[in-house]
Amino acid sequence: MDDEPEAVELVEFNLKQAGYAVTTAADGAEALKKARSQTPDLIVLDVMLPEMDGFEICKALRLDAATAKVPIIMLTAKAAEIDRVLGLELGADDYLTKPFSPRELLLRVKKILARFQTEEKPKEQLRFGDLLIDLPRHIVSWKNKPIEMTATEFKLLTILAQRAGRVQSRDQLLRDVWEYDSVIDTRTVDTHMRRLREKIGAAAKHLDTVRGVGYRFVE
Amino acid sequence: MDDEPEAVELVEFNLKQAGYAVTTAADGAEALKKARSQTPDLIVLDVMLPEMDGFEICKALRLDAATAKVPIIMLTAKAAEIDRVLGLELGADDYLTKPFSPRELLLRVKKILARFQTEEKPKEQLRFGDLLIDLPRHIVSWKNKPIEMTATEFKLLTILAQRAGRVQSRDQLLRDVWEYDSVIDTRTVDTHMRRLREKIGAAAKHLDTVRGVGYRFVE
DNA sequence: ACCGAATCGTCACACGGTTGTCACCTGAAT
DNA sequence: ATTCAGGTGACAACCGTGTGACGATTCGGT
Repeated sequence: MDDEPEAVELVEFNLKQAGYAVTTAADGAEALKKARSQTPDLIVLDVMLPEMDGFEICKALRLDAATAKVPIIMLTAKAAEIDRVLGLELGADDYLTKPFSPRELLLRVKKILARFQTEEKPKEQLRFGDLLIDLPRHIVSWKNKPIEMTATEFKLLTILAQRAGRVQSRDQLLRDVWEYDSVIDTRTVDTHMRRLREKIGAAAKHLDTVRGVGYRFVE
Repeated sequence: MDDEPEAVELVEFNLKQAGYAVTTAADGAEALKKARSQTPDLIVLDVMLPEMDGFEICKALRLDAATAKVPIIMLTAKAAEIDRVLGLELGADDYLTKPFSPRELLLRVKKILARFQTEEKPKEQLRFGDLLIDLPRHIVSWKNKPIEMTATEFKLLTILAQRAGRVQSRDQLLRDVWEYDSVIDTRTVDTHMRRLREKIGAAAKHLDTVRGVGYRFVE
């Protein structure tokens, strides 16, 4: 979707070469119509368009439920527009300033698609054998028996479980569980790990200490 | 890399003024050789070159794994060539038509570098035959069997493996593994190498001693 | 608003693994 | 044969973690 035919063709050609299915539109109205009916995986949108400008289209796409969640890459001529493009008002997902290289475009497309495809909305439940962590309900259970636990302990367990396998340093945990650049002693983490282990009993086998590094949740 | 000496000098002078390290090449063969050995952050390439033209070089650079991902800015005389230059066949990242101003060149260079420098992420896993080093999990395994090892040993192995093939002096290792300008005896490295070799067993074949110089990880 | 309970961050202590160093041995280079 | 860099074994100091305890703060109920 672009105003200059050659530019459209360049984008189309390169994306097709890369194995993507591409549909083009000559103006804003057509773009909106096609986007609504086809709900593509990604939209590349030029700011400069006849009739309706790219900003309007972007807003319209976001308002329509059918296209609200489709990632949008904006092509813009001016660096000054970037803030507005990426800001809340428009909510594009990325931008490219002209002139841009096809390779650059491909990189962005690939990156955005990867992000959206793997962005399984944060899971609501985490299950590891007999251990179940229910995030919205704020409940942890072992063999279907609920385990009482404080908010901090719950968050600590959740962070570790969500990054199962990956070692988290004490500093990392302080940042992510306690959330502020803490004036808190890193040893505090140890104490909470202890309390957590006490409470979850047998499930504590999932909580590994990696000496000299941090803690790790193992499946 | 250009055909007209003055033009090369102009580009070189301006980029150096701007604080970039610049290497030049007189013809295509030299350009390819230097690019392969130095893997620069960016290549400025003239279309018009003796022997091999810029298009050929561009293709060759893209085919070689060592330079495939290095961004390329093409200098071209004709606007008509632009499509081909930026197309997938060649895959340059940007172009400038002659005559161009140094300011323009600098802008492009800056922009391209900014884009590509933010895209790189260090590898999370290092694999050498049966040896696997998983950084985020902090696990080393040989033939899928995990190897217990201390934090220091892990870091030592990681540093060596990340610089596979290159000899690391004891001083270098002390700086990078122990991280502070250490008051530590360089012989301490030897002891850790010994412990590391004991623990990783057969995989110790990757750990070379270079007498009089240091240690090296060989693939 | 008050009081008791729960939760939180910190500290001190204990223990065991880890680490740095030394002395001695081995083997390669000259 | 001599020399010296690197391998090896042993050991004491140290560091990192687990643990129990304690005061401060917050929270919930009356």
